[in-house]
Amino acid sequence: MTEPAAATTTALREGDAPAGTPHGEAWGALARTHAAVTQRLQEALAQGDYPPLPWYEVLATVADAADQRMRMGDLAEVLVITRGGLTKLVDRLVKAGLLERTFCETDRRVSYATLLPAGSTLLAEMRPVIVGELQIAFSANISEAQAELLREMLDRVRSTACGGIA
Amino acid sequence: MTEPAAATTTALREGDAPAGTPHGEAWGALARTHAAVTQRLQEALAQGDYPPLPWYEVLATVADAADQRMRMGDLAEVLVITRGGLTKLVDRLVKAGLLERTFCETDRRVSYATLLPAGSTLLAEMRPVIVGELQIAFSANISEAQAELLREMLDRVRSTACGGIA
DNA sequence: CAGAAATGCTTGTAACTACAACTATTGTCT
DNA sequence: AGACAATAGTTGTAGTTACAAGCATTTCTG
Repeated sequence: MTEPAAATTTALREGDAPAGTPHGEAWGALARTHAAVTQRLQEALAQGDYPPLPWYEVLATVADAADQRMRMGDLAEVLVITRGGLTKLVDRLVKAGLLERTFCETDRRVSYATLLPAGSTLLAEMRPVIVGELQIAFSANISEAQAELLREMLDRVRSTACGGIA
Repeated sequence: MTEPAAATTTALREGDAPAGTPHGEAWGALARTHAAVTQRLQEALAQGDYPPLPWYEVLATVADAADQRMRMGDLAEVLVITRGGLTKLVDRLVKAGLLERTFCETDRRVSYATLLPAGSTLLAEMRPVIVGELQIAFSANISEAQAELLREMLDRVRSTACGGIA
């Protein structure tokens, strides 16, 4: 609708803002790199007959939490997925015997995802696979200092992106 | 996503030690930032009654290509999605009148996703929404020079992630 | 202390995605 | 040529995700 802005033949290379501005290019690189690394991690896990990446993320996050348990809502927020999605994801891990649901005494609305020994064991097996792939992807290309800088810049971007939330 | 990087000195017990390496943290930040920004972009599009983000990515990519058309395989590779997934994604855009399938004379296996005027028009409407959100997320936090550095680091990581099964 | 609003989580439904198997066309080797 | 392998895309099926509605519990207000 609106106006043509078409100039389909002339504006081939200039009207494409995301590909033109430095920030747009940075976002494109971020998206593609995320997809590529994720794909690689999933391949590595599948090759070792391990569960998919989201399982690892849940296990690793819960394992790092105090008492190795987390409220469902907090977990969903950290993983940046919806609560409904997390409910079903945790369902699968519970069914697999890796997590259990526990409940809060003082507030009976909240439920925790709590790590079970089997989950801890599996995590210990999966972590080297993930860490190894990340070593290949990152260490070969950027120094530790650069990695810190990278993390710092990304966290700043995220802080604003989450502006409406955090 | 790995860990929120809180406990800096956690004993390695039972093998379930948190991966507190700089590279691991960089990956965690990358994953969370990607998820957060993606979520924000999708919200912005939904609020304006625009199609979902993958549609935008297809349209923007094809619009940047020569003759505003791309081979299906190349498009899938750039977008880092499977070919089967792309077939169905393009199906939807074709059904919406935004793209059309065209074919190669010299190699009748290949088919192109070709931009239609309606797709170009819609892209012109969606782009400001995306660019605006990216401005908010990036410009407010990092300079253009930093954005270039960010992109450069990410591209290096991706080059390895895509390349060798080293 | 009701009754309304807010919070925390789960479920129903629909849409999207990946994986594997399949068709069709092209390239290669003898 | 003729057979075999490789490439390009599509389709069938199953699993996963998001969105919106729903239930249970807690908090706020008059």
